[in-house]
Amino acid sequence: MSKQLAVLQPEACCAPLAVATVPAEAAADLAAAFKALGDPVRLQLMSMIASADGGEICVCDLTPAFDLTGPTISHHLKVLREAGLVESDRRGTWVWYRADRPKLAMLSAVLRVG
Amino acid sequence: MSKQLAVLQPEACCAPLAVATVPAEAAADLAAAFKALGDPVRLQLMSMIASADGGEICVCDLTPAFDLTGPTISHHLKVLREAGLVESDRRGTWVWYRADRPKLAMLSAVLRVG
DNA sequence: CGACTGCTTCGAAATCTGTCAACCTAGGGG
DNA sequence: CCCCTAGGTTGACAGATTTCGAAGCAGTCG
Repeated sequence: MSKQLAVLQPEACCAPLAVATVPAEAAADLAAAFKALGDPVRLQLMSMIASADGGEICVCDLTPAFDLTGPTISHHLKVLREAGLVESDRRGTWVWYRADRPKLAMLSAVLRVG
Repeated sequence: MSKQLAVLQPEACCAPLAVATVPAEAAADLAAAFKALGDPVRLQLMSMIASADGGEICVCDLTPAFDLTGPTISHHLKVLREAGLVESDRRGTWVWYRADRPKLAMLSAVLRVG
């Protein structure tokens, strides 16, 4: 849990954008992740999850932070889940979300410049 | 030009996603940038521009790399331009594009994790 | 068991996106 | 001066997205 140096990339990736052209197959995957972050609500959800105390946060703490209905938040969380950016986990009554750190690191690396 | 540590952010930004929750106003701006990258064609265009030799590339070198018509490429370039990710510059017959490195660096910083 | 709460899934309406064909503008050459 | 090429703009349309209300499933508590 403490050692996270070895970046296990589930998909093709990783030469920084500014160094080499992204191959078409990798582009599709990466674009899907960026697309998931391309909505203000999802970006905020992502940051709330990633910066949560203990690395996890309950949906019940996410929903009231927005002027949106439960189903809508649930939909956005699903998009993040399907993009591989977060993982969820039902624990009793509540569902907890946590960020996929390696995936975020990978995206950050792709955008890194000189 | 060599020292790029001080990130000059044109817009509000920059505490990494995983450190603090992104405020709503910043989220809108950042999400717009990620959204622009959230299309495979634009991501490839972006990487071709950012990794171009000499930091610049001619549209005439971009268009033939895709199975898309000129207007479509032009549209995608416009999206990147309006997101502040690239700048363009007509030079005689041809139009040249170059990446906004600080903006890319900012996005990378936002996604950076521990 | 039965009802209540939390979250997800389903179905539907309004809006946004990606793409092309057609047209327009800027610059270079006969 | 007229035309030709490189790109960008406009208009149109199929398909995707955002959002909601209603319904469904999973756990908890009386």
